[in-house]
Amino acid sequence: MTRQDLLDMNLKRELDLQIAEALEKAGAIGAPALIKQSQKVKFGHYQANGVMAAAKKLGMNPRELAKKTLEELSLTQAKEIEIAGPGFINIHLSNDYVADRLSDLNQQASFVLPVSKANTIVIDYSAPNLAKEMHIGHLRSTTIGDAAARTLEYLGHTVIRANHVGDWGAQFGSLLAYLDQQEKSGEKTSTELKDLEIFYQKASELFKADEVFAAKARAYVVRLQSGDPRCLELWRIFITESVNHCQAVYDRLNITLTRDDIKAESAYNEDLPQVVEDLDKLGLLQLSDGAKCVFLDEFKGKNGKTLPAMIQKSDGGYPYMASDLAAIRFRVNQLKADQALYFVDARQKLHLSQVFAVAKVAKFLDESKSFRHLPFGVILKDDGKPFKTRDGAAVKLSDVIEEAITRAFDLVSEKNPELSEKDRIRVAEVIGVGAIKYAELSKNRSTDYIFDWDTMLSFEGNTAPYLQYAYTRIQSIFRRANISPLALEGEIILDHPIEMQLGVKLLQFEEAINAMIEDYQANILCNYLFELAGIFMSFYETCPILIAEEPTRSSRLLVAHITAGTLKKGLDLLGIETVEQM
RNA sequence: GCGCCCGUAGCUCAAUCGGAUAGAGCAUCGGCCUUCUAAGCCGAGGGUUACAGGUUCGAUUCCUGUCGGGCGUACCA
Repeated sequence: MTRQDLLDMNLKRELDLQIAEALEKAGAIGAPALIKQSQKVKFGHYQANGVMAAAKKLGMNPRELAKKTLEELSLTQAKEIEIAGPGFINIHLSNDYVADRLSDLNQQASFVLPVSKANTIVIDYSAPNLAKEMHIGHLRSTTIGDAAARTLEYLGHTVIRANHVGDWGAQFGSLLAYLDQQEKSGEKTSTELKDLEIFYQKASELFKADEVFAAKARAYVVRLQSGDPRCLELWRIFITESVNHCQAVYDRLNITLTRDDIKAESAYNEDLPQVVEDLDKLGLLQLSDGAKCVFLDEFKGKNGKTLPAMIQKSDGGYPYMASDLAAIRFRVNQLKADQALYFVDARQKLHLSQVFAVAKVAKFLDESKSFRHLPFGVILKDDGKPFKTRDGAAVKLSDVIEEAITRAFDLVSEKNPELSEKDRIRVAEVIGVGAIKYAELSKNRSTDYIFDWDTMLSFEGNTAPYLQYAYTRIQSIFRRANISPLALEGEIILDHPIEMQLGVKLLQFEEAINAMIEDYQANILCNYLFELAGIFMSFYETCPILIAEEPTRSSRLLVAHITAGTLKKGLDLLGIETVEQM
């Protein structure tokens, strides 16, 4: 393998290829090397776990196969390779090799190599309901989806952000019916969102409790859908007001969504009859209690009953199944999407699997497209009970942001009073917002989580401020020494065990990004950055930089510089900013 | 009823799709600021991975069952 070949891969891939080749020469045809980063220092930097399974298949002693494999292997990267336990191959990288790779990394324009073929990827995320203010529950989809968008773009894909906001349907029927009722009783109405929020709650209660009101609300949906001018006028006022509110939240949170990314549910209204007609032409529709449904065998339960996918209601209205199908067509045909990622609440799992299944049967989607639901858990209260979004107990997102920034401001004022007020305000925004987003991103996406002010707004331990702090410490070194990182010269030397550990970790950035992208688990990238920052903190304590002799001094400055760049880029992929001082 | 998800330290969470002695943070306890920012570092205690079986060299991970929790289950989205 040439040097360039190695540079085109990350450590894991290059080891994987070489060991798989050696395994093959040793007689295990087609056996995977199963390279993993070792969990413990004594097991080396990487380990190959594939020998045991391969030996089993061949009826060989695994340690014997490991030995034969090593005889076929010459790794220039390693200073030591050993066979351990039942047949693990442990690889200890050589300090010089890691130092060389690190120098190369420092010369590169990017921390990752662009993908060989760029895909067009639609990312469906955030999607708030415009009838309400954004609440804490929107944080998940919004932050995780945004991190995915940033990361895929960084890797070279074409990303299309799709904010499928809810601006249509029965909820607006309730709202309009309530408003109308109020107007008739002579109360004056307001279109401020804060008031709309209250309207919505009241309307929602009435809808559940009062059959007459519910019927009226449904009638308003029909009026709205049929283009009644008065209804449309009221509706437009709501939407404009609500979109402004959402955009303000996005801007505050450093979310890359803009108004241009909104493709609302109502935007598909005109396509809906066509969707129904096309499904009908394919003979997929059945009339069931007056509603037009698709029945697919894969949704048949043990009781033999098949779950319907309703495309058109008995009153002629369209449920969200219809607009979701229209959205798929739009994404495939107009946007030319190769993939679509839906960052949507786990409770929508059944719904989305029906949508995808119907789309496939109807050939809206073919096998070459990958449309995936990336579900996430719901928020619970500290007693483990679910946070209901319509009982008035939802925590407003804008309140959380406000609280985080206030707390961060108090803290930065206490820790670093010599900063100007202007700087402290800026720092507080970056830290406060970073803390909130990191609290979301650092948890496993798919499980439920408990909302707790103190945990979410914590600035200690495994939090964004810890990472931001590591970054400022590095910047502070360069400031103090009055050196530009670009002016750094000399070799990288990784003599100290911590320096070596840091060096290897830095080379694994791309591996962390790839692992994250596999299943869009941002917590994998968070963990990586936290470990990187942790190793850097140890390095900072044990390896003095500015008072070190040359060439150690320059080497350590270089390592610190690469660390800063990695932290900054990693946080950037998560949508979290950095500051120079804090 | 049926379907899906979950159960790991006191609390909040990890564990790189089956790997080695299950790791962090918070909280608790003990050290470290006349040296580059103490939002930090070093160390200690804390576990029958809900329970019972099974599969195999190896199980938190896969299978079966039990218990416990959550969500979904056609005219809300």
